[in-house]
Amino acid sequence: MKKNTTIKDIAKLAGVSIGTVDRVLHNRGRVSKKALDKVNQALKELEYTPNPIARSLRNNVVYTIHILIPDAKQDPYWEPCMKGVSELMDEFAAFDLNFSLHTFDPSKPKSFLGAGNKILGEDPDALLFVPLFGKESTQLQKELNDRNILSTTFNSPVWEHVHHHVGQDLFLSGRVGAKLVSNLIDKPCEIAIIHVEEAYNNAAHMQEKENGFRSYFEEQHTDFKILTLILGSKEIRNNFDATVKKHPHIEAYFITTSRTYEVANAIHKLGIKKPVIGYDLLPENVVCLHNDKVQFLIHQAPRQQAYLGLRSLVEKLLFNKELAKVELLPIDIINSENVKSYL
Amino acid sequence: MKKNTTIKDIAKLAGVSIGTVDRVLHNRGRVSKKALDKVNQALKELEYTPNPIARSLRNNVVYTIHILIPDAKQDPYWEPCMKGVSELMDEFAAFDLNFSLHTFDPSKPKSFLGAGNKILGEDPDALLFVPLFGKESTQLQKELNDRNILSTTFNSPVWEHVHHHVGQDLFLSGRVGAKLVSNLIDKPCEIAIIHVEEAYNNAAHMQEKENGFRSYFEEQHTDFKILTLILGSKEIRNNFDATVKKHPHIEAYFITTSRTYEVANAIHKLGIKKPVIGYDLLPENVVCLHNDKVQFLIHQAPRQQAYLGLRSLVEKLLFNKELAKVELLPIDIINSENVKSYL
DNA sequence: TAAAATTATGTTAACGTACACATTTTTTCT
DNA sequence: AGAAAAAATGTGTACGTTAACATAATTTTA
Repeated sequence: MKKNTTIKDIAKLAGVSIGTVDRVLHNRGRVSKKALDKVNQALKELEYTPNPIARSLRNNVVYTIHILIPDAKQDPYWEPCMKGVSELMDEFAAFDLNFSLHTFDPSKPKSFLGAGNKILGEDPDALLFVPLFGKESTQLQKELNDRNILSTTFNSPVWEHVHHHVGQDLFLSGRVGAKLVSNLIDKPCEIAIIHVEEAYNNAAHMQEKENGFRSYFEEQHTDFKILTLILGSKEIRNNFDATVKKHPHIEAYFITTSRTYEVANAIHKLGIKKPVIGYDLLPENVVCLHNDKVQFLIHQAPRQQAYLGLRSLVEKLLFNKELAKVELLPIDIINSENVKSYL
Repeated sequence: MKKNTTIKDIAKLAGVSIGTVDRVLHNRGRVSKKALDKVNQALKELEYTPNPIARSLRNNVVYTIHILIPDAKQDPYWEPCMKGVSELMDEFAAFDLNFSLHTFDPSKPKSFLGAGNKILGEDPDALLFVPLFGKESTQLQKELNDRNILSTTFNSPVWEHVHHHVGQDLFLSGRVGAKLVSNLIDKPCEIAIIHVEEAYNNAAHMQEKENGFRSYFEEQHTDFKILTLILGSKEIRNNFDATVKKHPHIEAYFITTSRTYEVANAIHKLGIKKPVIGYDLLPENVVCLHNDKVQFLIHQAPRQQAYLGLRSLVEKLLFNKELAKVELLPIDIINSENVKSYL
């Protein structure tokens, strides 16, 4: 029933003007010690919290927020990110926000750096980006930090200079995959981790997953043999029987990227029926789930990552909400049944 | 860079005063046809959207929001809901919102109805509640609708009179359980669905899950035998061997409630090692996950359900955000590894 | 046709915050 | 002491929306 206290209430209780209260609140000086004490006392007594709505109306500024993500045309994994971004834009359409969307070629670090520099040139208030390339991303992040530009990264692993990051624990993600595999096989046996090599290599990403995967089986103290294979897309499509011949005892496959369907289809074509576990809800992967060519997918929630990252930035700018350094999303396990509830 | 257009801009372009523009916007009459046309023209031309911040500052009202959920002391399942509720309260602490939390005894419909009536007597702006009891909930919901009180239900199944609901597709949830079971057994075999009978019986809940579960296996066209057992907590703890003796060929257990750990512990005590799949991340269940007494849990996300339900209400009141009739949350599959990322 | 009634339109104050500016009080210096 | 400088405090306005109120224009009525 009671309205929150305002700076007016504070002023009255402290016996000063709202101007003085305001100076205390933003400690911009020009306040006598006596007044300061009285105001602080009143502030404590009435448990004042500023009204974020009034504040943001007053501070009415047009913020410019840039978004830098890989081009979905070159890797459909990024499509949901676009969706997450536009979802957020719609949600905040009524605010004075200026969004500017940039994409880069995920196979070309230079493309990333070029877009990054262009954005810096436009004096942004905030930037959401995917730090796909270690060196270039560090460089960009440093510059952002130096120039005090708000930033959030997502999807790729966190590193030291990061200001705010939304993502998943990839090591744990690998362990989740391992546990799922262990549910589907008779132990001990031979298991393959397949890194699908792309035009670009998100090596840290894959490596973390592999480490997690291996750590799980090491803890089991049973005699598993875990192979790591690095294969190109073409190799998988046209020449997978060579791999199978070379390693005839593989009992399960763990694919560390969204290219899961390529492996699943390749082994299916060879008439092999072994568990396949992989990543991401690409339409091709979902089809494999329904065909039982893939038993489980691990969902990296790219839409949510982009949405939440952007949302954090917006709420920081508009309402001065605090940013946690790292926001870790849950690691979702998907099968043919619950997939529907995630789309 | 450009600020959103304001009602002032519209007024200038239309050659009228802001008062007239406002009257047009809220069509409260007293506007000549000529002025109306000019304003509508300007409105379209400048793509006006009202500034929600200014609006809610102006409309500055203290809203009273009530929350009615089962007492967590009597069923720990509801603990996360409390957490979700207080999380939201913190988040919106700076707004003029008055939250009022009520609990009821989940074994006593009268307790629900009593609390409901008390809330109605306090003339609330909105109510979030768990419609645990069909008849009583319908009655409450009708009254809310008649009196035009904003309301959201969560957790229990949706029914016709509902205004806004947050929950999961329980039929699908049963299917998810079935699929997980099918990954862990050699078919065909005998499977038990166990409904743990409580002081109260959320029958519709359990039945939906059972239906989903059975529908999956029916589609498989293989000879599964699916038993349905309704057992009391005490029966499970002290007398489970009788059940096992009666049904010696059960190869997997699907438990439809958060009491999963009771069954898991009971069969473990009897030295049986068969797959157990159940519901909810109660600490006892999580322990079972780590002990491998339970292979998978299905997460009903009570914290998120409460949080999202309440958030929808708050955003409707404060910012006039639209409410979808039903919000279905994803059905999360939990194993010993990813559980950490959900807590 | 002039007064009264009706309808259309404009003006202004408020929501709570923030800050520029004006005013008052205190301190410093000659 | 008295002027000047510095410090402290108060006042007013704007952010965009809303609605009560005031005023102006038009229509109705006697």
